[in-house]
Amino acid sequence: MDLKDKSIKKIVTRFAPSPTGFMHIGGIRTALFAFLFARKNNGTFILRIEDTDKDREVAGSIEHIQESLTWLGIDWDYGPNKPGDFGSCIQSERLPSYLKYAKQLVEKGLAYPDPYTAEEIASFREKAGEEKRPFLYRNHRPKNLLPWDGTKPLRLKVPEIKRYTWQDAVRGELTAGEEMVDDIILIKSDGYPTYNFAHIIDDYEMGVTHIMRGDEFISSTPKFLSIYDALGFPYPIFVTLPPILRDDRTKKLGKRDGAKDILEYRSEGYLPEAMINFLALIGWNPSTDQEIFSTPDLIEAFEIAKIQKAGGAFNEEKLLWTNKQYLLAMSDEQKLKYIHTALPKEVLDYPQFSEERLKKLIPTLIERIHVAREVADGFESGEFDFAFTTPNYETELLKWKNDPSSEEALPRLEKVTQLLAKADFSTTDTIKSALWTYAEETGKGKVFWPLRVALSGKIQSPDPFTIAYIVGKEETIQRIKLACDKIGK
RNA sequence: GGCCCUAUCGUCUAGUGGUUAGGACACAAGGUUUUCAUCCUUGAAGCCGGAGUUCGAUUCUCCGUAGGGUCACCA
Repeated sequence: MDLKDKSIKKIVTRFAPSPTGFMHIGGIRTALFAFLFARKNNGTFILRIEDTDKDREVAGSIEHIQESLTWLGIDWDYGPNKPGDFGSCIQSERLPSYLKYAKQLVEKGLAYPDPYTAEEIASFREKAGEEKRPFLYRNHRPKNLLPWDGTKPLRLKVPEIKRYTWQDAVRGELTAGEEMVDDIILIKSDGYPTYNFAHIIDDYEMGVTHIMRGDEFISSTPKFLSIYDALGFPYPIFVTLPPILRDDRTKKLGKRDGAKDILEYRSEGYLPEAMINFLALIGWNPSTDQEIFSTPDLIEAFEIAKIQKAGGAFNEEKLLWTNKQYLLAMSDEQKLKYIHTALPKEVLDYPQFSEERLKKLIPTLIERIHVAREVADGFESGEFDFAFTTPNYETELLKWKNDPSSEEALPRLEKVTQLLAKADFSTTDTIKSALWTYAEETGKGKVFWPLRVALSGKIQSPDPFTIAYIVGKEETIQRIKLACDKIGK
């Protein structure tokens, strides 16, 4: 085999965010697919920063983007911290390249400065709007193209006005009418290139073979193609990803309506592997019944042919379920650390609390949660709003237990307090056995249900022995007394 | 408004010119459990509509409908 054969090209993909704030689900999913495809094919994955709009730039974004990807285990071969043979991965550091190609186009007569003022352009656009026609700059192209001195925006003179048809690896043959090609701006008056121009040059110089991006770019692809044509660059392979929709499917998930910073999921206790697993399955699936995929599994299974055409909704409940699967699969040490971090601070201060105690309860605690915030249920102390003291008692509690009113539970709670005062709190079992005889005589539900609610203040919580064991005897008895006082009122 | 894209349970999806249209989340019922959860069993739930092609369309074609995207010196 001839290694110089150009047809055996190394696969290169890139993720190219602009540093305008945090990363959200949509961007991450794009990055993930580009990453998976590169890794699957022993290719190269580039993280490129598209910072050509200095007005929209948000300080710290580049670090934030890198931190987000790193958290998720998406690593890059070249990035802002790691230039390649092609130079920097930050567009603002690549201006000479853009200028070089811009000048080439000027020399070829395929680019010219825009002589109009912003007001003039605005009036053209307004007029087109009134006539319900799409605005096309090329209808106003000046007759005599002036030389470019760099102070005016540089526009492409489209090489050919025609209907473009191209191949997309996901959507198949795509096409767009000639009103979609126009004399678009290549270099802005501030000297920075537009996205339209810069990304094409970068992709060319970086050897990018596959461009993965959202379907909002389909309509502008003819504009891109006309730039490739003007420059004489070959087309890369276009891979259009389906949009991620809001939960209610009414629109694309975006920052403006509900899309959170991906790092918020980290602080809420979602595990990176769960996040990746969940995101990979929006818009892609390998045609099997498998639901849980490690990142290596995903790399192994990933295929462009299995990418979905239609948009998919972001379903938080399935994310919770996925996270739980990963929680259950953690090692004992990881579980301990996870629970420990998630416990309310005050719990760590209870006199009887210790890591040893916590360790014994890990399986019980992990089993009932999906994500960190649920750990706290039942462990915070304080002025609980006891459901059984409220007028909603019947609707909220009666369906679970058969006390017709909270007052009826009062004597049992008082009895329990006496028993617990003498109880041995060294294990959950010793606590349980202190109450067992009484509970069997009286009815387990009649004793344990009010006890659990007294301790946790909640309808749902860990079992009473777990809570008692963690918070200790003193706090346990204090909580029950507080509950009794409230019922008595 | 022009142009473009998309369409299987509520949600993520599998699948086929002939299938009892499969799985998962969520939901419901039952069992285990002192609650919730976990676990096990079961259930309900879907091919957007209309033509055409065909012996036969959820699947192919066309037309609707609905949803989404795009028409920047933003990416």
